[in-house]
Amino acid sequence: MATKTPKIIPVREQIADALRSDIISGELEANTKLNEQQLAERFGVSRGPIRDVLLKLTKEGLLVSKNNVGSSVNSPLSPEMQKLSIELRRKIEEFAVKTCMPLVTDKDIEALEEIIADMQESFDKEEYTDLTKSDISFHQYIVNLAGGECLVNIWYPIVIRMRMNYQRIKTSQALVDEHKHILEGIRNKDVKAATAALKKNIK
Amino acid sequence: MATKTPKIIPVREQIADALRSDIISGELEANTKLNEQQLAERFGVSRGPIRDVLLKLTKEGLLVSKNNVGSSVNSPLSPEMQKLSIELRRKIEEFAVKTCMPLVTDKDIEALEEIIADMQESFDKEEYTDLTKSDISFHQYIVNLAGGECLVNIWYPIVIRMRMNYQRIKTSQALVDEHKHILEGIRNKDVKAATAALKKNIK
DNA sequence: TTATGTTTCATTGTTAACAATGTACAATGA
DNA sequence: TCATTGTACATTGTTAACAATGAAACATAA
Repeated sequence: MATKTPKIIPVREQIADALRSDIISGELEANTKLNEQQLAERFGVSRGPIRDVLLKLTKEGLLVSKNNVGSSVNSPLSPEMQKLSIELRRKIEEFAVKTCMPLVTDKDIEALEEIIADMQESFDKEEYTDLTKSDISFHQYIVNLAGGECLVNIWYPIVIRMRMNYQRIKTSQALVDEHKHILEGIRNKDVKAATAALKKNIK
Repeated sequence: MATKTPKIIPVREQIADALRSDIISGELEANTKLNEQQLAERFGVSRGPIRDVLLKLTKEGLLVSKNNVGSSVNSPLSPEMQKLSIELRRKIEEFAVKTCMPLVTDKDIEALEEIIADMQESFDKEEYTDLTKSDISFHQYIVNLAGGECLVNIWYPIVIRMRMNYQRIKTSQALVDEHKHILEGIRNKDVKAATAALKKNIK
């Protein structure tokens, strides 16, 4: 197989991704009401799939839904909640790094390297929403490796919600480097180093 | 108002509750495939609302869904994941107890007392699924008080998933008493006592 | 026998029409 | 003037029909 097979992404996931980007980027401000009909027209589908996506994002904490009223963009976390989230995230990801160590294959290393390459590219191009996406992907890859869908399910709502607060924080090259360090730790099967790098990154 | 106004519960929540009960009680075993059409007939609605519920329970981690294939009951957590979940739950609920202390009103105390009364009743009647529900309600009430929907969103998938493992564990009067102790700590605004009781209860 | 292709059917995904609900605003009466 | 009731509209909730997909059974050829 010479050509790289493109990944097939279901329609509903693409829509969810687009909306997540809009929210994380700050394009959709807190309390913005989302109209099902309008979204359906925007993405060229009917209201059915849109409702599915809204339900999903609500469960992730990005949206708030009221019965018979609709969904709107959630507010950023309070400072206390943000602090708690950081602690929870660290606990989960430290577990993940520790657990995935014996499972990591060369293919995984490669995949992580590629994500970091994307991250670097997004940073260079100053596309910060994409950078955030790569950031999340990197961590998700590790979490998924360690605990599968099941752990991702717990982890994701914490992370995605935290990201709402980072909208306008300037990102630096240090952020990309931090991930390189984490990967280095994993590559060398050095739990201590990886965990240390992780701690630095999650804040 | 002399008569107590009954709480209105949306159809979809009732269906979700019923399915959650079926799963937690063990009536629906792991890997059981859920058929949308059958569920629709069972609850007397169309497939639309059923799909919503399945999506919700999937996000909660009770179900696993595959594209174009359907949803089935998830497996219990691995021992390592269970251990991690306990730690996460403790972190969240300790935060919740600490945070809610200055917010607790007499009405809240009353509500918690009623939940414990339900719990005791369920225990006496040996209705262990209802007991589990009351158990979750008690903790959820506190978590919600401290962090609102937003914290519940993070907390719930962890707890509900843990519960899948407790299916056949015999519950004792001690379980009910543990909750009474937590409430006592809250009533006395004694964070230390409440936290200690909480630690005992979450395991 | 095994691997590959085809057919059939059950099931999920999607759509568009319809029902129910909430919101905003005007009409009514004190 | 203000509170209350009624009405119209926009929006969400639900349904049933249709389209697309995947799984299993069967047939075919190496």
